[in-house]
Amino acid sequence: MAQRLTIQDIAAQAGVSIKTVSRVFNNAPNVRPEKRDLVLKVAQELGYRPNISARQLASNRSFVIVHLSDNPNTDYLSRIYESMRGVCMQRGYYAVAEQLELREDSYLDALLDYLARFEVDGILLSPPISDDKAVIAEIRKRDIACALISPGTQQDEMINVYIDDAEAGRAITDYMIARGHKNLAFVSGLDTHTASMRREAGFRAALENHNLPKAKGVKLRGDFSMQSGFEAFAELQKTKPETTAIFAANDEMAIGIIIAALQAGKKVPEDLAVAGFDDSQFARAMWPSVTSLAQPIAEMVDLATEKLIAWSETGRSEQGENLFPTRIRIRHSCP
Amino acid sequence: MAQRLTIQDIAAQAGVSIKTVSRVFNNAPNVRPEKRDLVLKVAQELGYRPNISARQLASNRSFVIVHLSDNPNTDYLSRIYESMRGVCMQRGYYAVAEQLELREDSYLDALLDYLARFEVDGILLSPPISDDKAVIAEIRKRDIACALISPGTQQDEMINVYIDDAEAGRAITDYMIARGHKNLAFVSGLDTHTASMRREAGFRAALENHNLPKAKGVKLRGDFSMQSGFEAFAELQKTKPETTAIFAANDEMAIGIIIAALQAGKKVPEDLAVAGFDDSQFARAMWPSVTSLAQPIAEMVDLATEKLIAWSETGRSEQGENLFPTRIRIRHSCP
DNA sequence: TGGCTGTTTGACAACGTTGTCATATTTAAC
DNA sequence: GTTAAATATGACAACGTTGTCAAACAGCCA
Repeated sequence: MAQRLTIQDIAAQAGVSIKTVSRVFNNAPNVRPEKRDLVLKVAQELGYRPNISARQLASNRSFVIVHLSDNPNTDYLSRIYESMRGVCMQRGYYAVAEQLELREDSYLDALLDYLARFEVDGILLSPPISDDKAVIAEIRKRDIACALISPGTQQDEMINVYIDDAEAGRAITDYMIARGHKNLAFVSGLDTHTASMRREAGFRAALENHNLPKAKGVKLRGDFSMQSGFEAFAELQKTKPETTAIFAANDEMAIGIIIAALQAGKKVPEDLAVAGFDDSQFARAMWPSVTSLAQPIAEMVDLATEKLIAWSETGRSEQGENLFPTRIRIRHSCP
Repeated sequence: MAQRLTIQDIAAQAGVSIKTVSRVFNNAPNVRPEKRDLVLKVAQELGYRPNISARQLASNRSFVIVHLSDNPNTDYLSRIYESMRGVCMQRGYYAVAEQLELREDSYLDALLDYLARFEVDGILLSPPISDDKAVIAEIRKRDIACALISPGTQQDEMINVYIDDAEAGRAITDYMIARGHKNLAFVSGLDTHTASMRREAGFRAALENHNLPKAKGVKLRGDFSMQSGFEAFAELQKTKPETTAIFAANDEMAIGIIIAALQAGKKVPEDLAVAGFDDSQFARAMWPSVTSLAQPIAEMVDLATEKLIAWSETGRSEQGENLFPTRIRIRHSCP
């Protein structure tokens, strides 16, 4: 195998100084186009790759983007990490995933310790951390590039990518109503997740739009777990057995509801239609498969990561419209 | 915030040369204990952290451990990554996860490209990659530290961590037989996963031990997916409706079987007992929760990562007995 | 033409470690 | 005690980039 090539080799071969080669690889201004092309051509031919460690050391950058999460949903997290990794790989950045346990008192100390020990060029926050004031404040204080996925309140001068949860909730409820359902229920998630509240607002808005009295739309408290889906179904059987359609704030609860219904001898969707949120692997694999609202996570994270890298390289955050469209995936649980 | 400390500062403060400080931080031999302690104390007080980039550059190491996977099971992968990350964090290594799609023809090129572009100090392979001859050959050729999780055949001079799948399969089948079941079925996974075959061997061994005729133990082909669990149940209803207990090679299929049984109006476990393998989140969350075989993934990966790092630092792989014990988690689906 | 911009280029010193190798110091052996 | 061997220590040059700053060049105007 060939000896590792250095910038020297390329400079010599192209007949320019190493500094010029460096400029080309950093997209720095003030390089004559012919030279830029020549350098690129030579580098391509020889198969040169800049040495990350040397760049880190000399430029005092880390080329690390970290995804900070506190969410038990491995399906969701994997999809985020996967997208982030793709962009990072292409751009020559390291993609790292870290867990921050918000429920522990010391979570802020853990963050401070992490930031003291590791250098990072950009941070991606997913819910519920994307709503944590203290975490955001610390990041802002250090002036680190930061992107928020589905934050409850958008942060100025940070990158925000999100969907319209209220609109999505409205759309899926609309769909159920259009399918003839009149007695509906909404199962919420944890109230630390503002998205769940928005979905509920959409649910209520849909009821109003169709002139259904409030009593026709009942809300049950869940916590995003399958277990809370079981419980929600049980409670509903007691308090509102006439309900024919349930919209759960995530797929896991929707699946819990479906399983509980099957256990109780109900047919899904004939006796009870169920819709979830997230379009998770399991929702697709279930039987009946679960009608669910899909957010374009890959696109959201791709954009967030691109902007994060751009920000860390140019030193300035680029604002823009980062609202993403959602789609209802119609499946067997609510056809 | 304090200026970043360098090895210089510590050396000056402790009254030794920078080289001595370097030795201390690399656990190098030939440092007098008093000096070592002094340096450590000073470093501790001042809060010194070695600069990773500089170490990488000077020592030509990357401090990166990569987990290569090709497995759709995000629960399993997350658990592996989580453990690996913990050890890496503690040891000052980067934990990176990469996906290699074995079903694509170009997977080997993708690996070569990756290894050419990124420097890694150690590689962790999980099934089914831990059985891929070509991948293993390339890694061996480059003399990179490598650990295999549950390989079909153990590799000399590599780190192998594994459980006894046959024994585990035997144990869980034994348990079912002890609970009075006489008509049993085994649902296999993909035959690219040798572990599935071993579990089946254990299943058969248990039948023999209890003098149950072969006809009492039927095998069905699955592919680890929930869908194949549905299908297995349907087939079983047609061909062997007298079956009262099923052992599936993973939890996802077990869950598929349970859901299909519920749909068909059967009671689990009264009419049909089901056991899975992996002790996944979903198996625990299901209702009925799924009896499953738990492998100590965290311990396995912790050890593998520790040995990987030790290997990359000392230059030599440390052999040893890396067989881990399993446990049956008894839950509602097969009490 | 000369002078005054602005753009392009390169020499050289960082960056914070580790590797090499020569030198000092201790220990062990007689 | 002496001497040889083993152990500890440090000076200094890497490692492969980027930052700084000065020099060379090009374009423009009078």
